Amino acid sequence: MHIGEAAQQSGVTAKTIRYYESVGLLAEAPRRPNGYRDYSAKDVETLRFVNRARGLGFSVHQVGELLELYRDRQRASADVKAMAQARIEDINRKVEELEAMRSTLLHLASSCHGDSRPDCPILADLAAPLRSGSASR
Amino acid sequence: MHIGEAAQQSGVTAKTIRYYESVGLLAEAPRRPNGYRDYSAKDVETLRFVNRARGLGFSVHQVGELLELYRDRQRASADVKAMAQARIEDINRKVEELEAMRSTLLHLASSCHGDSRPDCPILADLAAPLRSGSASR
DNA sequence: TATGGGGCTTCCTCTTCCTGGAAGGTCAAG
DNA sequence: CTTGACCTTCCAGGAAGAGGAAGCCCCATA
Repeated sequence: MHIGEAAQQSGVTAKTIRYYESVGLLAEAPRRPNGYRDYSAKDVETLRFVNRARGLGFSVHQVGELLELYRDRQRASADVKAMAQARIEDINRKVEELEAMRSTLLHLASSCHGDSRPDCPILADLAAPLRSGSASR
Repeated sequence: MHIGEAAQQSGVTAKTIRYYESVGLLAEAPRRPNGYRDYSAKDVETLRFVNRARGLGFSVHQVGELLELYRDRQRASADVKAMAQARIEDINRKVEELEAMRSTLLHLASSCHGDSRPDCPILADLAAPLRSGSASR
């Protein structure tokens, strides 16, 4: 099938499929006599795999590793599980970071009356010189 | 003072200070006769402001807006509060997204025995054709 | 047969936010 | 005089594509 159909069936845009190929995540697709890339149902399956893994936040590089494990009939499931768990830890760290930001922002926003007066503790805090209890991270 | 000292006092690297200047976030610094940039205590204060705002996750562009508000003695505090709240909503969306990923990953990881056997539901799920209840997002 | 509309190809630029490095000027100390 | 530490500019890269231009290819229709 053409790249457009593979895109539609996998949920990965044609543009992105070419990009994945260009960076080596996907093998070069075989070409029809007219130069068009030709995809099989198996390729669509791979694309879907990639799309799901990306959706879970794995980097393109990590997806490459997952694909390798996927194709390796001898792999140990522990390897895959380790990747999933590492990803979970990443997420945990990111969530914590975001929650720290949010908590600071909530605190600042609540202390700002938010009307037409120029007086604003949010700006005052951002501008404050080094000081404990401020909004730095 | 030289850029290095400004960097040290503000927590923004010299490299990054030059970058901020190059993209217009900061005004061009005045130069000494030898061509070196010259910074004042006021500039350091601005750099610290920028650094804190970036630490709260505001984009460079948004920090520019915050700086404008900061310098505008006539600003309405409501404008600043609105930016803080918009940022909070951004964070909320991101956290939700991350938590959805995490929940899927936790589910997958727990269903994988994680030993030396090749059998792995994580890969199986990623590879699965279109199906409800899978790990797509 | 000419034409039109998609779809395909490659290549280049833009985005965000820096970081690293190369080549070269400056300054203070030993 | 020579280090070595700073400073300068400029260029490249990285993550993960999106957007768009220029140019084929294929099919259908008037």
